[in-house]
Amino acid sequence: MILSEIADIKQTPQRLAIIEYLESNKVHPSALDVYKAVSERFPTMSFATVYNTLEKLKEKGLLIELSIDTGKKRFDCDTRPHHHLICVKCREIFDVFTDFILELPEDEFHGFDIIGNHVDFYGICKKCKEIEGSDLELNKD
Amino acid sequence: MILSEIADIKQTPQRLAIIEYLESNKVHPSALDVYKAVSERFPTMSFATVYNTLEKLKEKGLLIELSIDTGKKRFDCDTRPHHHLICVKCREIFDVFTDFILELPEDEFHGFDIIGNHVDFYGICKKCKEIEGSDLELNKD
DNA sequence: GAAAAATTTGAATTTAATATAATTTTTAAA
DNA sequence: TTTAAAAATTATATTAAATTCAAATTTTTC
Ligand SMILES: [Mn+2]
Ligand SMILES: [Mn+2]
Ligand SMILES: [Zn+2]
Ligand SMILES: [Zn+2]
Repeated sequence: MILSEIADIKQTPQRLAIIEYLESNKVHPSALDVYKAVSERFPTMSFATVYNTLEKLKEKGLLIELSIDTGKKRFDCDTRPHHHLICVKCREIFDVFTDFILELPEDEFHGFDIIGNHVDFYGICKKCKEIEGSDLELNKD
Repeated sequence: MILSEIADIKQTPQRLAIIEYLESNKVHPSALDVYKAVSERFPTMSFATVYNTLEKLKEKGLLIELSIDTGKKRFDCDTRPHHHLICVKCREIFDVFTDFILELPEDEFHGFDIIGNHVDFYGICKKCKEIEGSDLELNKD
């Protein structure tokens, strides 16, 4: 997100803090994650401001709402077209920038006008593999 | 879902009604959709039973929980590997059985053990296109 | 047929998201 | 600079989906 893109949004300290947090991490945070992180440096921050800001950024096309998690929305401030790699254990989300050719055959169109696609890869992340490994060690006896 | 697969689940009337509803439609219903449909024929049905049953079927691998919609879970009783085509207007979900080769290059693995993938195609369905069309007609004057 | 186990039910609780209204801050006009 | 209007923030209230709970009911086992 570059400043020129948010030129038409009023740049309040709260909003800048939220944007800065979104920019500075790649974890695809939930609204609660954003609130927690930002309210540390900004104790008066309200949850409503987080939602308002996320909504405004979404409207402007500067933020993407992910439906990867059931139960809560997660946000991605990288608006370039890309896919995701999701850990089925801890739900960490990594970016995948490989471009795949996904031609849907005519007979699968169901009468739709197709406008895009998104691939979710599923797996177990490095951290969770290590935890699993040490669990096995512990359970051996 | 075939009976032999639910042999180890106690087949109560409520559960059979829920399973029958899931089988008989392809709309990828939400828990509320299931509750509404089944409680018509089964007025004493409790919401908790719907959730309990969906959870049990999920555990047995007979039902897949979709995170396609932010805000609520949707369920798919077709457990064959397949992808989805989603209308961005009305959120109707259609099945896509084309098999895509999605080889993730080594440098995008992020240390993961990859176990699968899923493609969401986005578009506008026939119904919504028609509604849009008639909206345009109305707005012409 | 009685005891144990499993399921259903309605109500209560939790969590995420949204809406509201009063206050504060920012912007723009006079 | 003062003042009025507009916009944003805040705390609180409300809503919606999901989950938990304990009592009542049904099913299974002995
Ligand atoms: Mn991303
Ligand atoms: Mn499906
Ligand atoms: Zn993980
Ligand atoms: Zn549609």
